[in-house]
Amino acid sequence: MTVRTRFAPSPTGDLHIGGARTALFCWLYARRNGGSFVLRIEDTDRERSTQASVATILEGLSWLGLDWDEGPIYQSERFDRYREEIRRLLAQGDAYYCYCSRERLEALREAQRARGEKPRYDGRCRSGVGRSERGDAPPVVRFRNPLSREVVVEDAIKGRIAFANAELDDFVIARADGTPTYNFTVVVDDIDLEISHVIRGDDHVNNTPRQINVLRALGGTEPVYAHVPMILAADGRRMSKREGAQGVEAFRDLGYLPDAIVNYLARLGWSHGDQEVFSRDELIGLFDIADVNRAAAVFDFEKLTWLNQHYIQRADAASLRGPLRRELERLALDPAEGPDLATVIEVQRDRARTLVDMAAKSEFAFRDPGAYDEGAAKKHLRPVALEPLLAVRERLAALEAWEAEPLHAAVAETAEALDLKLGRLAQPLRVALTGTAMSPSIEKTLLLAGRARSLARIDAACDHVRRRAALS
RNA sequence: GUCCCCAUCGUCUAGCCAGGUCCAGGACACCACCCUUUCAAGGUGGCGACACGGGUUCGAAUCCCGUUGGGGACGCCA
Repeated sequence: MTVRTRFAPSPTGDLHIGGARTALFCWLYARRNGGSFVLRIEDTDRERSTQASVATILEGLSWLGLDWDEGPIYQSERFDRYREEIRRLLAQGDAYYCYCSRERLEALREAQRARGEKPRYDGRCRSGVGRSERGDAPPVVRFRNPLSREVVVEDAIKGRIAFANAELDDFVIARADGTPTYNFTVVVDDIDLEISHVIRGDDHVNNTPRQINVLRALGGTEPVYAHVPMILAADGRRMSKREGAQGVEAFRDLGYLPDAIVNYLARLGWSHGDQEVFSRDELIGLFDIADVNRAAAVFDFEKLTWLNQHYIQRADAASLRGPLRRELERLALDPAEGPDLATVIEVQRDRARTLVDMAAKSEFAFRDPGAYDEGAAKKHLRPVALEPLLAVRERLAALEAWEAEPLHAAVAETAEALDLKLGRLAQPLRVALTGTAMSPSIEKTLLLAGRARSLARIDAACDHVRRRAALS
């Protein structure tokens, strides 16, 4: 069987992190089996679908590196096709016009809830009567769901799930304005696109028996269904906007790398023994939908961050350049006003957990620090630091090459000459250069700050110390 | 409320399908120590779970039933 999977988002928002995982699983399964990955945009709801959302979703998928083989196919461009199939079901007697008013349906549902029943359509128009109620208002079309027996779904992840048809009702497949609804278009499209594996979110499990019934009425072949569990927020509830990031572009803005997100998402609900880190090729080689967990998983930013750091440490410096430049610019820093970004990356990759973090920690290399960190200045820019600072400035100024080794030697020799422990010199120097007590090793800090800036900042720090001495 | 699903460390999970090798393994986080010019990175060690109750069995984290808890669905949204 040729494997054909599809990712079918509705363009009503961004590419949600849960949707991204579903897309990843669809993509991996198709790639693993030499099949095709189809992208379909479910925009039958003309009110809520937006072109901006489509763009965001496509960008998100591309950024993650999830390339699709076919599409995007827009459902909004297939209305004629759906109309054709609706007419067919009507002619076959598998669908019927319903003239019930919204008011009646609402009252019906309310009454059912009050009685402790599951709200569902009562089939009033099923036999073809009741037209008068709506007057001239156009009818909706409902699917004539079987009344007895059950529908069994052999889910590739969850196993066998049975639903009694008696629990299902006759749902609307075409709105009063003639546009088709989700539970119908999905089936027509999956048949037309010859989708072999329907991999989607857990929240669609209950739609599956309805869709299977429609599929049978349409004479289609049943695909394999695989329902991926939800991703929960830290509080155990569904991921929502309140939990912070939920769209993939938000993760990008937080400084996460696509590789880290893909790796994290894959491991969220899927595993391969004790392995935690997987390259894309490894994922493609090992992924199987049958190995996906049945239980929902809580999204853990800490672990994602750990993976992100892992990927930053190992990434090719060239590939980090663009993203880092973007983050520096977001801090209103001019990348041209500092060292080569490759140098920044090499120095900072072990200490940055995200690119945002890396940019923030490198600010001193592109811009003079503002005020000194109060605690750091108080502790290190004291009168006793003046002589060491002046001495090291002299040595640094005399250096021919502003490179890590001579820089380190200059600092070490100064400390030695003054009979100081290295820290006694390095810390005041660090505060002078960065305004804080935390930075890369002192020679790397000097390297990134550059000669002119370093010397000027040491001078400024000496002035600061003198002023402080004068005040006391 | 009704239907559907789920249940191993705080979190992600291995083990479960083919019961014994599991007084339950790995990872993140956390704690301690080591390294160290700061912060990191790295190294070593530690803390920490089979939801509960029955049953089947010589033996259950693993199979069955129930309870509890959690999630999802119940739209002329997708």
